[in-house]
Amino acid sequence: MKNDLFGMRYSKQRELILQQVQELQDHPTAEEIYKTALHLCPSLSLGTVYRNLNSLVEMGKVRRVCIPGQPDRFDHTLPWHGHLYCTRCGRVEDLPLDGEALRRAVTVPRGRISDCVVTWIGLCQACAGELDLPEESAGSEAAVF
Amino acid sequence: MKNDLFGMRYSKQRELILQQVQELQDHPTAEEIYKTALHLCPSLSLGTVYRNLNSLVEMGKVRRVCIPGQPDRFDHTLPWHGHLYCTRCGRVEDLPLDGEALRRAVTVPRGRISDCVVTWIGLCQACAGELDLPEESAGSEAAVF
DNA sequence: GTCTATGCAAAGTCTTTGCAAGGGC
DNA sequence: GCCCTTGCAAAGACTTTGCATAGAC
Repeated sequence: MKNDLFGMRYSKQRELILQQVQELQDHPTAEEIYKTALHLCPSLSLGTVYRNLNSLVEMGKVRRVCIPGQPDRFDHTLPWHGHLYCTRCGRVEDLPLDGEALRRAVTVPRGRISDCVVTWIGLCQACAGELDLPEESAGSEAAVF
Repeated sequence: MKNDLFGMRYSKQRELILQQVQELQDHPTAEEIYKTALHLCPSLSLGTVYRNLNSLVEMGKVRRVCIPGQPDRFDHTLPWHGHLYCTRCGRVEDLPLDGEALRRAVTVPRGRISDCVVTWIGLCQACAGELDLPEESAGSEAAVF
């Protein structure tokens, strides 16, 4: 008998899915998690992956990353951070974030906030380099920010 | 002949859709925009609403607000701000945001960033009030933030 | 033995797309 | 008149759900 999983009944699938989210560093989608996990548990079904990811998000063990027009991604890095979505290569990178500064940027009673999602949209370092972009101009929209 | 719409050919539908996003203050979904606009243009189709919203977002005239597990919402408030998604009533509220502080919270060359999405998830003031929540504890998850 | 989780497949929700017809310039 | 935009309906992508079976406790 193994330990239970955060108060939920143990299952091989659940353990496997959590493990995949933790090992796949690049914010995998449910589909990607499914494909990788399938090697280790050939009977696994995609519905189970979705069900478990939802539970794990609800328990706060996994974070959901939502990019417009894309399937949700999942992220195990619990310490507070933001994301950079690269519009060129489509990758999602972790972005360290100064939580204290962020808290100062908004004026809401924070006891009422359970989570915060910060996503920057632009170019990752690799893509910016390939485009040979001058450091201080990435297009007119930059003005918004 | 009317002015063209941001370089795109004029159409009654496009103008109407933009107008709806601007008038509906509460971050309407495509469906909601469609339903309201239908009164003013009974021949309008939902596909056209989606097509135009996508164009307007691309031109930077409208902002897309993405909440996990929900249809996308649209927002005309262009000056920089964040959103608060209330998990109780489902409403999305604008949240003024100190852009300068936010910029200091992250360390990415900002010339490469074209947009930034900040979404707080928790309770709006009205719901927090109804739940009679002590100001400084909204549940264990608050610790993450 | 009881009750939750799984696998499978079907259904659901939101969004995009192809095509012929209509409308702006 | 040309070409972009629309309406319509079908298809597509992603996710959830119902139900019978399998597995945890």
